Amino acid sequence: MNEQINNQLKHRNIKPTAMRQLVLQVLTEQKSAISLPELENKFEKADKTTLYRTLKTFEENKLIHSIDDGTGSVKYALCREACECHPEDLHVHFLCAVCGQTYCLNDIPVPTINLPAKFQLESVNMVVKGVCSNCDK
Amino acid sequence: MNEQINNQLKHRNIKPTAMRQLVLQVLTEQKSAISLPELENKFEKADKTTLYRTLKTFEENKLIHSIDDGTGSVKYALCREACECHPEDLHVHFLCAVCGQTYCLNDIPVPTINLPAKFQLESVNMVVKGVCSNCDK
DNA sequence: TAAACTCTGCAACCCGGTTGCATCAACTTT
DNA sequence: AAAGTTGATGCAACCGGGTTGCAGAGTTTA
Ligand SMILES: [Mn+2]
Ligand SMILES: [Mn+2]
Ligand SMILES: [Zn+2]
Ligand SMILES: [Zn+2]
Repeated sequence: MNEQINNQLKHRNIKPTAMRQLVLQVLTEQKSAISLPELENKFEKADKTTLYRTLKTFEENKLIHSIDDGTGSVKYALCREACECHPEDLHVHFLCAVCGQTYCLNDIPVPTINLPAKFQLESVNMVVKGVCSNCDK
Repeated sequence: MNEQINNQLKHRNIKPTAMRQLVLQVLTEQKSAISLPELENKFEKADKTTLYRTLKTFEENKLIHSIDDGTGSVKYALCREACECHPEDLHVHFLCAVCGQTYCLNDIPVPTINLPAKFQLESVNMVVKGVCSNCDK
């Protein structure tokens, strides 16, 4: 049993069930964000609902964050260790129009916006669409 | 028959059918973006498919643009007259977490992003979520 | 051990979006 | 004017991601 995985769960106050360990393992191996249907396909035999609720739990506890890239299915990616999903933690995401992969651009924070008067900001979703470096060659 | 409406359609090379005139009329009256299900409710008796295809036609011809604000239904709003939906025409959108309305912040262009090497930009979707000035009072 | 709570799996459902197809209206050609 | 062509409309059915209700299995607590 991977101790690292359990520590991550513990760090976010998530009980380390077998299912959750497996899901976190898959998420850790991803280079790009993954959707619920894609996650389903990673397992021989796993129930959609359980995976769904596992992702919800992970998200609520800020182990992962969700990304709506406009493709019709929400994708998920690991948060950084210190992430609290506050506005200052937010980064830009990139959707490749060729391969369909969605990447966290962790090094690119979401730019600050000057909203009109009396508009309060809670969060920002910024998705850049284009061609990724893999597909550009 | 509103001449203004017909001119707008003509300007975008869209044949001015009765249905299209009505839909454009509704879109013109909106202060915030509207979804297909919402548009359906604006009519006593109208077919979802026709409205769907009308919106698609409008979007293809850049009379309107679509906004995925993450609420699960895509919303639509009129483009400005000179808009060609190029990256330089893009603006920020605002989703109010209280009333659910989505507004075009036409005066706030989407900030420029410095992408990693070999990433090509095509378009950007930037949605700010928070509380709008109506709900803030 | 018994009770309380949590997690899991199955089925069914919801809803926005989309497609296929037949019909209808407008416009062209003869 | 009649026939042919094109595009718009309306209806039904479907698709897929997401979500809920509920029962049973597993785990924790007293
Ligand atoms: Mn991310
Ligand atoms: Mn807009
Ligand atoms: Zn790519
Ligand atoms: Zn509001």
